[in-house]
Amino acid sequence: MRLSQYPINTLKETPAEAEVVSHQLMLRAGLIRRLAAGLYSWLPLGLRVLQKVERIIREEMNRAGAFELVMPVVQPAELWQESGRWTEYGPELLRIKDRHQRDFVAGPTHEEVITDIVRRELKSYRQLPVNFYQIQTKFRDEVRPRFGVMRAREFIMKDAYSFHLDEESLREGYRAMYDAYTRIFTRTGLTFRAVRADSGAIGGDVSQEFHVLAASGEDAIVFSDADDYAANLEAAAALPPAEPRPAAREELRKVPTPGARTIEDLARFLKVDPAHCVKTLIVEGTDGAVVALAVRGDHELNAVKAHKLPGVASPLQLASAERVRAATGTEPGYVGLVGLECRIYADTSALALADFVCGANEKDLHLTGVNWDRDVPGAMPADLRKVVEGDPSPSGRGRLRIARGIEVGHIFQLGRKYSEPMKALVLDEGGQETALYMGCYGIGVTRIVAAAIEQNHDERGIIWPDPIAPFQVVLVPLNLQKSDRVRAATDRLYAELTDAGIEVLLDDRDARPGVKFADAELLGIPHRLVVAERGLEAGKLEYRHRRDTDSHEFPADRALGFMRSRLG
RNA sequence: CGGGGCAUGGCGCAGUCUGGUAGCGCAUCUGCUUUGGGAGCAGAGGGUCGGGAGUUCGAAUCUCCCUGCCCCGACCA
Repeated sequence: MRLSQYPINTLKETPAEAEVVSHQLMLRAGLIRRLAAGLYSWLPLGLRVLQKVERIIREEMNRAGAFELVMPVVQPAELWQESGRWTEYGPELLRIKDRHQRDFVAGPTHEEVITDIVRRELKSYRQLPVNFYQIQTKFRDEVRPRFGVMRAREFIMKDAYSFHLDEESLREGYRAMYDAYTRIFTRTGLTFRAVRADSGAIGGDVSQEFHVLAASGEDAIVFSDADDYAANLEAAAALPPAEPRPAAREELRKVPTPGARTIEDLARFLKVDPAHCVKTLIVEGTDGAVVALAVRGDHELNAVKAHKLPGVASPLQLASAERVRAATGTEPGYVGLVGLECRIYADTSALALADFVCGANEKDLHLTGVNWDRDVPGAMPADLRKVVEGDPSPSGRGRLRIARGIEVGHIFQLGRKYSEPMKALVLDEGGQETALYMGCYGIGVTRIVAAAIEQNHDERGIIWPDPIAPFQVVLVPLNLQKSDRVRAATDRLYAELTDAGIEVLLDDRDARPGVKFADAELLGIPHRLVVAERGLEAGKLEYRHRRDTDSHEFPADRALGFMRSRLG
């Protein structure tokens, strides 16, 4: 491809709207342009990257035995009413009406449609198991689209759905997708990690996420330093402390703590360790009452764990100040456990404390020397907190480390969540109708491109991993317009590499060297060849990888072999 | 949804407080010079200042309404 003919505009300055590196570089390198909030056009150079990612996904999905199909973006509301998600899904579901005032949705995902296809097409257990996938545009009306294509409203997703006669077959199909995903992300050249996840809104039992590791990632993931345990922070279990709770030694004492509303204030004021305080959070319960959740002062509540407890409203909702006052007699900041009438869940780490500090349920007062059972009877133990760096791994080996990741894939065993309400049935060996077991498997195709940049860039621009680079080689002739020798060598080289099937971007613009180098680096083409008078005198060309700091010369007449060795 | 901010040529910005009919840098086009790290000079094109209503002799600038976009928050107890 000749750059002089290629429709691309690089920007020297970063557009003000872009906050994260990947978004900034995608705009500057001319990969995408914004149309409206969370809506992006992919320009030719960006599309090349996207298509490379898609190709890897297709090859591996096909290899895993899945069948590609395409379903409509616009889906009738009836299907969503049937599955129950018309009301469950909430405002992220874009609802639209056609000219006859009939309700439709812009598909955020396709469980309903595929289940409808399957219940019509599959009649017999002999047709199972089967896996269908598509690579297609999705629409989710995000509360707050941001970070460019990382969290866009419209995006491209690979979604796959497998159907099985029984749970064992589902587990096998799930395992096959796990392996396919591992191959896909390995082939993209990105550093990633598969982690256990909470299955969230889509439902179901078992699920794992694939994260591209990047310091700027939106999600926290935890893993053991001694084995392969890895989980989303939300899903990571906190083990109860190993040592038994010490015996109570202090008397319960009420101490004045004027103005100390937060654990930080309290710890400073009383000169105690936050880890020796217990904070009491009042949340809404399911039966109109409130529920108290107690965690150690230095720990944070894990909302995903909390909302699963019996009697706690889901989604988790903190009680309003008025509700707190009605339940405890005091205002937020001084809530404590002693004398509370409501149900109390206590995190296992908090339960291991003796003689701790908590609110007194009176303004400007806290209690010291508080002890479970003696002062606070009936607290139910629970895992309520977010794990922290250094916690023992739930796998029993090693300590937990925390890293940041960008979720690019998610696989679920859904079971019969959709097949039962939507009556996706087949006849089993005994001739009996039975509901299908289902798995679903997503990859954020557009997000992978952004994640690749978050993980691979420097101050000059993008550094594409070879497998997804828009071009493999950028050919930079210097003084092309003036030097016949440079022109002849460039034309020869370009033809030779291109004929060999190498994707070459030739910067044949009449621009100064600095401009060409700067653009080549911004675009992030992994391999750069420079053709210049200086080297040609000695029969040499100059090679430099995007990650290198120095160039090195090699004989011009061995260019093809040299490049082949570099490209692997 | 709650809070804050912004909207002026393709991009980045000034001008708004204190009303007088729009400017700078980058990018684009033409010419000459230049050519190993985002060149120089000379010239050119491109904006009804987000939309509407109002105040005024006169509005990018003041007032009101609307829209779009960006950021923060939704884990103080």
